[in-house]
Amino acid sequence: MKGWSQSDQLLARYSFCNMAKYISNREIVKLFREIVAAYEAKGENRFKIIAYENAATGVEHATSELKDLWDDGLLDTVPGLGKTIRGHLDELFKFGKVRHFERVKKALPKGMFSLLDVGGLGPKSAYKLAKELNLNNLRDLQKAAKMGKIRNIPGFGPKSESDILTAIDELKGKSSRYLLTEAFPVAQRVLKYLRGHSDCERAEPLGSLRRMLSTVGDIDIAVASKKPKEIIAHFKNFKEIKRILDAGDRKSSVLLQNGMQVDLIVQPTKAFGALLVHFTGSKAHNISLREYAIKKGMSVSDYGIKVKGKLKEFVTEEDFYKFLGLDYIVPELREDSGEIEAAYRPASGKSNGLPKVVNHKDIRGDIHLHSNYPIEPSHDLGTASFEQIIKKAKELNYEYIGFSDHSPGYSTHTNKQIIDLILKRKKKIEYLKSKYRGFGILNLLEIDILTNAKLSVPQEALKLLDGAIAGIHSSHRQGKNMITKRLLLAIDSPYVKVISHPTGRLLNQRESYEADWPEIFDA
DNA sequence: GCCGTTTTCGGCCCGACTGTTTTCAGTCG
Ligand SMILES: Nc1nc2c(ncn2[C@H]2C[C@H](O)[C@@H](COP(=O)(O)OP(=O)(O)OP(=O)(O)O)O2)c(=O)[nH]1
Ligand SMILES: [Mg+2]
Ligand SMILES: [Mg+2]
Ligand SMILES: [Zn+2]
Repeated sequence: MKGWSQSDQLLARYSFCNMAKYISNREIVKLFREIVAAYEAKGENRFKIIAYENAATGVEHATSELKDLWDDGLLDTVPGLGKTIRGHLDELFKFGKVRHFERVKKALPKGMFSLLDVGGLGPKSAYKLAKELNLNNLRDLQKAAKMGKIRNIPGFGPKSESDILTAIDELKGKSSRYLLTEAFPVAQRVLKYLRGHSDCERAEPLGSLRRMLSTVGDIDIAVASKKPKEIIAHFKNFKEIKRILDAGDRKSSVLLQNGMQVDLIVQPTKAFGALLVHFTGSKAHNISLREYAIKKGMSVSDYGIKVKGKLKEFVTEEDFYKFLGLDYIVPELREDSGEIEAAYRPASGKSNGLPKVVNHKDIRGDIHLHSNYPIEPSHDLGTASFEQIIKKAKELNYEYIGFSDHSPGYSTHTNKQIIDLILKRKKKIEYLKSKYRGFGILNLLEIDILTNAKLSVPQEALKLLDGAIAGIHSSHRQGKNMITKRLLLAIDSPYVKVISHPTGRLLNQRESYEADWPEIFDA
């Protein structure tokens, strides 16, 4: 403990029970956002608040657990974490607590933080309500609203009181983020509806949906029209709407019956380019773009680009970026991860060069395919037959596919049964290989790396395959060492050619597990 | 509190919508 102050030592002893606990990025993001709220409530310097918000965003986007980065002395590779905040994290990982954060939060009613989940309630309102009415949680807030106590607080009235009650009710049916594949068909329905209006010239899905993030918080749509008010009025009549959150002359937000939020902005075609950029985001990309423009003496907004107070409008995104001296940036890259620097094109000469993104035509095959072949798998039998999959693959212009059904349930089959099933399946696949000569077909199988690190299929059966794909489908929470060991043992098998879903993440359901990736890649 | 290919100091995006506030703060995108 050399070099630690006495209070550090006391704190270390005090929080000893917390030390073994792994503090995840998710928890750190939550902590930073609480500091943001606390600082906002007490009127702290706004740029300091933004710094904490940026730190939270940086951690949210980090591809490694901060704890691991901290172990390796790499915290400074995460954007938004400067000297001060890294110091706080140091304390957090050593002692499980940050004294400065504790002090900041202690000065405020602790009930205020849970109120922030209510739509429309920000830090200022949450603070005021929690303090004036002694609220500890959402239930307290609901009770106070029902008793008509909120309308008497300065700054609130009958409308905001009933809005709070509605918003609390809506918390239940709401999930925080949706899978891209869940949101996509909903967006298509809204788009179809909007395009049905005669004044709608274009309707485009934007935001995280257009950037193709794996999960989206809401559905953002822009419409090009000369008559924004008419479009907004039409939008408000969409039959799937549960409640209109707000609606002005050019913008509206609604809540659908399924709990999803849809945000709409309308703007004439002649200025649609700037709106496309703005509403595609990301927020961080927009801010970076605007700061870059400021340095060039320009001001960017969703209306266009102002030069010396005069607004220049753009029909297309290409022209918008070009005017700023940038190459076109595809939506998938607009995450403020260096794309603006990469797109920068000096007056004469070439840009630094944006990375090329993978397009559909670049995908030559797929080797992770679960068919409906009756192999009696432990889980997730597919829905399409071998032949249906081949047909689809050919439609997609694939050159090859690999059938990788899950292996027969390990606990429900003997070794002999497993071998027989795989032999029978092999014969069927061999037949297909000869039938579809010239099209690559691989006889693969997705096997389980069992809890004890053994494989779910015996060697005699693995021999019959063109290769095995091994994945962890159970005991995801064993810890970094054991997970690493399981993966390394699987890789050791000469029959295992691929490790599937290597982080075990299930979007919106299960966090990734940690493993010693450098060691695994070495193997 | 963070950050840097004109800066290690002095900047930090910009605008819409709402309720209750007589002139705008809070929240959100
Ligand atoms: N300039 C600027 N643009 C913003 C801001 N907030 C949001 N936007 C823009 C960029 C966003 O991608 C777009 C849509 O906002 P959303 O809150 O729906 O974010 P986004 O769709 O990116 O992510 P999401 O999956 O919905 O959480 O609006 C902001 O504070 N400033
Ligand atoms: Mg969105
Ligand atoms: Mg949105
Ligand atoms: Zn799997």
